[in-house]
Formats: sequence, C-alpha cells, structure tokens
Amino acid sequence: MVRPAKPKPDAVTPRIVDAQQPTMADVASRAGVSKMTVSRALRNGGVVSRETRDRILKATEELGYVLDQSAGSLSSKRTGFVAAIVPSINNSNFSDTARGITDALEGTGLQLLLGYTDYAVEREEGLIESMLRRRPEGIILTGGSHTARTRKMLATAGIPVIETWDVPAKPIDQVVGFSNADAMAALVFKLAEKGYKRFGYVGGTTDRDDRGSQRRLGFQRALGQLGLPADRLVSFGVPPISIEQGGQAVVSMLARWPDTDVVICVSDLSAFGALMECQRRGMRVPQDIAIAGFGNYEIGAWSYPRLTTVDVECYEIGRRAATRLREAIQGTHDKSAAAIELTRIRVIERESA
Amino acid sequence: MVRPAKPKPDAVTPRIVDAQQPTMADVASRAGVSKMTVSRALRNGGVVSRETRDRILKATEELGYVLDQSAGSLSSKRTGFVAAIVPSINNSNFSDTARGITDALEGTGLQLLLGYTDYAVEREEGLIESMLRRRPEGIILTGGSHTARTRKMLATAGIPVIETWDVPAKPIDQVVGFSNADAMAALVFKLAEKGYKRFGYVGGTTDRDDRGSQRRLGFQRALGQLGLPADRLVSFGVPPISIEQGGQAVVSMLARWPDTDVVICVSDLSAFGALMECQRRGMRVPQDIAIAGFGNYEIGAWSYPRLTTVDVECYEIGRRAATRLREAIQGTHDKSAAAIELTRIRVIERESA
DNA sequence: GTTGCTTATGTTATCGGTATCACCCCCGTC
DNA sequence: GACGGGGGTGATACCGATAACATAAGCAAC
Repeated sequence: MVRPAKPKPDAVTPRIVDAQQPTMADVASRAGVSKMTVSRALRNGGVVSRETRDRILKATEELGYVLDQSAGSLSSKRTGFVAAIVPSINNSNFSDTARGITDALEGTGLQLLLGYTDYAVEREEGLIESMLRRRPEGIILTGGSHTARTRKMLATAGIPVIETWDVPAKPIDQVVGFSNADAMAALVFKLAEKGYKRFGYVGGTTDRDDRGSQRRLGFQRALGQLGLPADRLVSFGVPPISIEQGGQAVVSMLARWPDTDVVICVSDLSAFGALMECQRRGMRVPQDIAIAGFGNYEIGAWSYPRLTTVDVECYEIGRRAATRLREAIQGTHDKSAAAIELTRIRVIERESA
Repeated sequence: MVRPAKPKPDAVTPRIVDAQQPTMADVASRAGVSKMTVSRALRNGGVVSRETRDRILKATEELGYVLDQSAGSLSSKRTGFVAAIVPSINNSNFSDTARGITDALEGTGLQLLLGYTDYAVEREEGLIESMLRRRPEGIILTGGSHTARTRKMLATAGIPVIETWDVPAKPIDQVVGFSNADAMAALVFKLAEKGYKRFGYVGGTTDRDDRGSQRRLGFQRALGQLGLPADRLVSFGVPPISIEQGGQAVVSMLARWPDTDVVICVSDLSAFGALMECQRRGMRVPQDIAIAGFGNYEIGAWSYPRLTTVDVECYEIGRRAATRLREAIQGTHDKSAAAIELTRIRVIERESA
C-alpha cells in the first residue's frame, strides 16, 4: 500500500489509516478561491485570469491533486468513456483494431473501455451490461450477432453503436466492416485463376465465430460458381484457431485428401502452422502443396515462404469506427453519410500459393 | 444513433430528442418502493424480501434499466476500477499478461482500465494521470522506471501498486516479476554449455525499453563471466523490435561478423525474423547459424525449426499481479508475505540453437 | 453619470446513486 | 404484557464535481 509522503508517525493500531485524498475543495481553499474557479482552471476552455490560474495550478501540484472524473461526469452527464468489445485481445488482427480505436481517440478526451469475449457470444451480453454501467458515450462491437437483451440494452442506452468487422444483415446503427464471405471468395477466385483446382479449407467449428463461418461460406460459394467441388473441409475445434491447430488440420486434410493442391486457412495463424508443419514433414510449399491464409498478419509477411493472404485493414477498421463514433458523440456526424462504411479488402499474392 | 423503441413521433425539429435513460427512481416508482430498496435489490448482499426483489427485477427488466456505477461509486467511494499499463497491446507477451489480469479479476466486480505506452516512457505519466482521474482502486505497471511526478501521484492516490515484468531497485510497493538480466544470462550459459563461442546480440536502442536493456546487460555479463567476448551487438532502432527488424539485424550481424555461431535476439519475434531471413538466404539453422529468442511466443513453438528461447510466464505475471492487487484492495492481503514475488524463468531448448 | 458589455468569480442546486440511521412489524422469550 | 431482536423498508444526508445563474469590477460609449 502506498502511503502519502508523511504518514501519521504515531499510528498505534496496525489498521491502515490512509490520509484522505485531496479534493477540489482542498485545492480551492489552498489557492484562496472557490471550487468552481478551480474546476474552470483545471479544464481547458474555462475563463480564469492568468494569476488565479497559476495560483490554482501551483496548489494542485503541491497537493498532488488529480481531477475526479467520476464525480464530474455525474454532474456533466459526460463520462468520457467509449466501450469496445473484440473477440480476443491476443489476436493481432483484433489488437490492431483496438490500437486503431485508441489512436483515433487520442486527444479527444475519450477513454477506451476494452473488453473481449474469447469468441463466446454468450459473454457479450454480460460484458456489454457491465460496460453500460459505466455509461459510455458510444460503443464499438465486433460482428452483428447479438442477443435480444443486448439489443434492448443498447437501444435503452441511446448511444451510438458501431458494428465492425462484418456487414450485419440487420445493423443496429452504423457499420464499419467488410464482407468476410466476399473477401474469402476473392481469394478463391484469384487462386483458381492461378490454376489451382482441388481446394481444401481449414477453419474452426462454425457456431462460435461469425467471421469464420462467413469465410467458409464464401469459400463454398466461390467454388460453386467456379464449378469446382468444395467438400474438402477440415474443422478444428472451437476458436481461436491458432498456429498449432493449423498444423494438425493440414495433416488431417492430406491424410483424407492427399491430392489437395491448395489449402486455405481461416486465418494466417493457422496457415502459418500448416506451412511449418508441411516443412517439418519435408513437403515443399507451394510445389507440393500451396497454402493461403487470411488477415495479413505480420507473421505471414515475413515467413519463408511468405503467405498469400487477404488484407482487411484491421487498424483502419478501428480507426474509422472510432472516428465515426467520435463524430456521432460530438454531433459533428454527417447524417447524410452512409451508415455503412465498407473497408477495403485486398488479396495479397505471395510465394505460398 | 440508437433510439428508444418508441421515439417521439411528432419531433418537428431535426434536433435529436433522446428520451431520458431510466434511473433508479424510475424503477423504484414502477415497483412501488423507495430508491433505497431498489439499490439493495440490485446489489447482492442487500436484504430485501423475496416478493419485493422479484417486483423490482421485473421493473428493471421492463425499463431496460442498467445500474449507473459512476453515480454509485461516488457515494460508496469504491469505483471498481483497476488500472494496468503495458508497453504494447500488440505484443503477445504483454497481451498475455493483460489476459492474466482480466482473468484474475473475473467475478470480483473489478473492471480493468487498460493503457499502453508504445514503449514511450514519457507517455506513462500522462496515461497514469488520466487513469487516476477514474480513481482506480489499484494499479499494475510494467517495469520500474517512473518519473518523479508519477511517483508522487501514485503516493497521493494511496492505492496499491504492483510493478511487473522486472525487479526494480526501488519498488514503489509490490512487485511481481523477474530479472531480465538473469533470464538472459541463463540462456547464454545454456548455449555456452552446448559449445557456442561466438555470440551475437540483436536488440533495440536501449533507452526506451528497460527490459530490452536489462537483457542486453545480462548477455554481456554472462559472456564476461565465461571469458567470452560480448562485442557483437546489433541495435535496430526504437522498440518494438519486431519480425522485420530481426531479419535486417541478422543480415547486418553476418555482414560484420561472418563467423558468428549463435545470434540471440531480444525477443522471439525478432528471432523469428532472423530465422526466416536466414532460410531465405539459403542458410541452415542451426547448422550454419544458430538463433535463440526470448519470451516463448507461440510463433517460436511452431516454427520450423522451433526456437530456443526463455519462457517467462507472461500470463502468470498478470494473473498473480492481479490476484495480489485484489487481495490488497480487499484487505485480505497477507502483510507478512514478501512484497516482491519472483516469477519463474525457464530456458527452453529447441532446435534453433 | 448612466448604461451596457465583457471578464472574472462566487452561490446554489443538482447529477444518481449509497451510507446511515430510524422505524415498523412480527415473533419468541421471560 | 414488556422486552429484545432481527427482517424489511424508508427518509435524509451526503459523495465531489459541474451547470446555470448571479454578481462584481472594469471599461467604453453616449
């Protein structure tokens, strides 16, 4: 426990006797002004004379006073919080989005409350409720699947909502995302163009991860359009499907369908696992088997061989979502602008496929 | 902007006329009780009769009411916030720590305020100040370098502080960490044991990353003790030193000291970059050059060859730090326990070195 | 001098909960 | 029947800031 610089020297009982933290009133009396003047001096925009402000800042510094925003927001009805919920914080795609959000919020006085569901949709509702208790001024969600109660809570909260990383059929409010199915289909078309015929797909079980199942759908749809079979599907447990599962999956794939010529993975992480596992087994990529991923993770840009993938501008998604949210909160939001903003997807051809 | 289910139909002006969010008083009048009884019913531990509670919960549900914790914490003087600051959220070592913190906080009613400095020590002070405005009940920091003003603010706040990922010479309060120098030295000793003699080191410039410079120090110290030269040092810009820099660095290293037989990198990310770059250039690892990393990232456990590294239990650091913090906050903290908790470090030998 | 405006500051009420204490009722016990 | 105690509920006073309005001083214009 940290103590103030000068703890009571004669504390007899072992009980902790914390000195009270200074409040605005303490600063006010020390500077010889009223609380209100202190409040004005400590926020930018308040009119306070030069000398008074200096005196107040000096007192603030001496007391080590830090504004209490919980108290302030009660009265001003502005908490300065923005909530964001992502599936995972350990997945660099989503942490890039989180970084984009934070960066866009920088300097706006808005602070991020970040939560993650670990791909458990049922956790979203509880997470949102606990965040709404903090009265955020806006909220950014990943995906468009929400429980009825979640939708009701968000409606009651009356705050702007941005759904990201997807294009929900029934958006709550604004959207910044892309079609995972289309993005995956674009990858399939590109690979078909290069001559691949026997496509395999590696992903997680579909019920927990919307984006994953959309990608699988896009895979199947594209192959259907090309008149190619889309039955080589390997499912590997619940998300997150990471490096290790990718390795295991490609082994199953090749055991069952040895003549597969290209394996597409739900993300670069599993693609990387597949790539390394193939090398470990003495197979050459892409000569013996081609591999492609999704998401343009840093790992795939520097692996050997480098991974063919789809870039989905994770950072941009976060930055734009937060920018839109900020505009909606500040009321500078252009109402005529489309409520749905599509982000760019781009197939990146590299050596692995 | 989300609207309540039934917006005013006759809103003439285009101005947004948000219906007021329900408050506890609304719930109270709907349930025919006082605010106080609602407050008791909505928090666990309050004594309320079965029927009254049911009536209140029903009213809460119907109104879509969500407790306002900002208001509550003002009166109860417990915000339920815990702050944590890490260098980067995109580095899986630190996001593992963040996950450990969140997991340990789960079910305690404590909510995490997460911030990151991007390895800019000067950002820590500002970040801490903005977090202290939310009156967290405790705070977790990475490392032990803090400005004088930061130390003063923390002392004034009077909250428990846990420094992690390091063992500071002058701890503020409690510590959950390890010696980065010792951990790196252990790796060097292990590699020397295996017969390596000409060691190279790849890291970032030292002034922004305490842990990085400690590792370099440990590298130099260990080689000194072994009577081996420790002059093959390649610095590559400001942290974060990631995959790409690792590749560039190993090239510089080999250009300058072609007979280097093992390269140790400040983290597994740069080690991975080095590994892939070597392969790209047709060098075999570890036959032509051995490579080792630090941090036991997932990437190194599945690369081909797999990376020799040092495991530092990132998740555990977070979990234990948060557990200690919780105990200190709840007062169940065992005062006789050491204020410094060392976490385990473990050299993991794999194929790359 | 009076009016009117601007700048600087203070006063008061209030934000939405919770702490605290008071109160009532019902029951068992002596 | 008086008393004590516990369960259940309400009234009131805050918590620490800010909104909104009031006020005072200073100055320019007439």
